[in-house]
Amino acid sequence: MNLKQLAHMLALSQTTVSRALNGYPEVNEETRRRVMDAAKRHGYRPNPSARRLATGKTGMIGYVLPTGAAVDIDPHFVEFLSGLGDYARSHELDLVLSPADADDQETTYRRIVANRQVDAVYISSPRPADRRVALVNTLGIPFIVHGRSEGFDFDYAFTDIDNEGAFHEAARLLIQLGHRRLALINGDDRETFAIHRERGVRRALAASGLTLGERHVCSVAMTEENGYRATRRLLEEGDAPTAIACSSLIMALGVVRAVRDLGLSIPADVSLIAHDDVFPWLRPENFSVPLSTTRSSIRLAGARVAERLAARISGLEEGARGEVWPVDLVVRGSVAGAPA
Amino acid sequence: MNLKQLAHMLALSQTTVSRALNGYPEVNEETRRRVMDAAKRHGYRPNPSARRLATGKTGMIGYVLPTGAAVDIDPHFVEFLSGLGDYARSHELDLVLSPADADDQETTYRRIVANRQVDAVYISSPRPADRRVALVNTLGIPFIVHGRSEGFDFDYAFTDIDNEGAFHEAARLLIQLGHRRLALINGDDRETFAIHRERGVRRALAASGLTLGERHVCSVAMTEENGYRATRRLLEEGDAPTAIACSSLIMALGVVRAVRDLGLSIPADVSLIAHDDVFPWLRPENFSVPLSTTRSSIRLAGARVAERLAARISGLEEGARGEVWPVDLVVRGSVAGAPA
DNA sequence: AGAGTCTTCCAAAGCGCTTTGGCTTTTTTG
DNA sequence: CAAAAAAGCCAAAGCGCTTTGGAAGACTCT
Repeated sequence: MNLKQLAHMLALSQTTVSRALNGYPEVNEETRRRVMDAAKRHGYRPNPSARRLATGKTGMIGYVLPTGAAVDIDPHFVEFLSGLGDYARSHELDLVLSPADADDQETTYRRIVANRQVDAVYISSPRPADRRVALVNTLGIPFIVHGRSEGFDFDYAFTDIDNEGAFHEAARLLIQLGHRRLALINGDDRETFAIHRERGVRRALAASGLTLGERHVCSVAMTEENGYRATRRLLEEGDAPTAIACSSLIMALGVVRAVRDLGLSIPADVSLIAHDDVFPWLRPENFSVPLSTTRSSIRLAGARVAERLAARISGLEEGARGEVWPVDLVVRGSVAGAPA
Repeated sequence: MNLKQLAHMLALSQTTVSRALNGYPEVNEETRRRVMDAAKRHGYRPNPSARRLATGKTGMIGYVLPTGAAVDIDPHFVEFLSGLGDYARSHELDLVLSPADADDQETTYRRIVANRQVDAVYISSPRPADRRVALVNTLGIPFIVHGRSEGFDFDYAFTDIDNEGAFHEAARLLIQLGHRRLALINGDDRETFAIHRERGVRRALAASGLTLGERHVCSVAMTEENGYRATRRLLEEGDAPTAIACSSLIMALGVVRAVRDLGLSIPADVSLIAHDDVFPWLRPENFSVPLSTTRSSIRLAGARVAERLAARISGLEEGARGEVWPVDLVVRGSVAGAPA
């Protein structure tokens, strides 16, 4: 059932039917009702390909998915997706994932924009001066960055959490508890979030005249194993830290295991605070010692990004507004005063 | 730059240019070369909307993403996606995720098929007599099921792992080690994979004249917390099992924690085997006691599903061939003879 | 009543591609 | 060498929708 048939069936022109369906004013209310009615009764659904060809709108938002045999998609992604999907559903938006070589995402961005495959895109895990952001900005497609880039001569729209503030608070708490040697087990420090977190820790330390030892900060892929290794290294060397801030709950699993393997305990020997993106399947309160966390739901962020993308597509949101969400510091059993 | 312009520029008809580009035989090789050349030089890229309108082909594969505030996307999904995306990239396929109310995915499948939004779809986490499979089968779009459904009067194409065999082997090993009371901490038993796993365990037990106690099997969402709770319950009641088979590494984290909380140890008091989908961020050999697993890379499955979808789209694969992959049983420290 | 204004609808022209059905040339064949 | 076949190209008809530019009729106003 296409427009033509429907129009013929109603003894109306395609024009009128199309307008009636799309809510244009120049059509009699009575007629509109008839059209709407017939459309519903016959299950008419406009062909999106045709509509797209005519209007250029696709009803889809795009994401370039870095892939490759050695590339692991972040497990956070799925939570983000939950939120994004949940919002997108309510607005009849689909999400198209365009796989790309992790080292050359620009080509794919170019393609999906040139092809008009999507109405908007989002970018995640940005780095400082991220080329994707610069590219997409010049390409002129609506976009939102989840996270922040830095060092551009233009502004852009983003939704980020206050990573620096969160880790500043976390470190400040540890310092107040008497800790003097902190360590940071961070994610990939080429990404902005990790840089911000490190900055937060350093700022807190500096405020008390302390510093983050060179060997007390490490930047690794956020796996359990890396958390373990980093912790072993930190605690087995001289000058071992008495408190650790850790960028993910998954790494924290490794931290806990390492501490235990060394015959130490949390929080008696080592205090631990980790960042919690709020996974349904792994909760900080369920760690053997309930974990103190900086908490921010990545799922909510997904929903928010979708909301803003939808708003931009329909022209309701404009400009380069960035928003930074505060992060909760949730104190649980894994922190205590520094050992004597 | 569109076809018309390109054709005009080459002093050829659109027909010829289109044919030259799409590899049709009725065009002079010399001409083809000229066309190809000019197309590349001017960066001509056919407009996918137009092509789609004309051919009906979209170059996209579809997946209906169950969403909802209370719906958690399985963390396995992201690994599957890694594999799928990796293959899709090499074949210039995009993946479109259509979010749907988790309780009504059929409507969305109908939509994406009716709209010709995708060339093929895949279905994951199927249940017995899964309505999505039945629907998609009648809709006539190429599809692959990741996992298996059951109880249809038609055959369909699927890629699944031998869940029953895997858990049969696991249980058999435990029995050979002298265990008599096994427990199974399973995933959602409305899904086929869970049913098959339970069947595997029961079959192994039956072969030795044993049974799976009613209270020794539980079916829960695969979270750490649920693994913990299930284990507490199992071990605190009378008739506690001496060995546990567990459907996921994430739940196994909870199992380990529960065992430790109860002052017991693995494998001295409880043997444990879990299923490992091969996450890069959580590896069984890194558990405090290295975990015995039934192992099958879900990422490989994703790549395989993509491969088969691509083959079906281009007509290279037909028929309802199902394939079942064997599963490795990897024995590590978490199993031992039954306690006396 | 005639001129101007709305209201309501329509025919037709795209959007950019593929594909059908021919129409010339050139090559092969008996 | 004429007839048949093959090769190479093209004009034009879709695909199904939106949108432009009217046009007919109903209504208002002087």
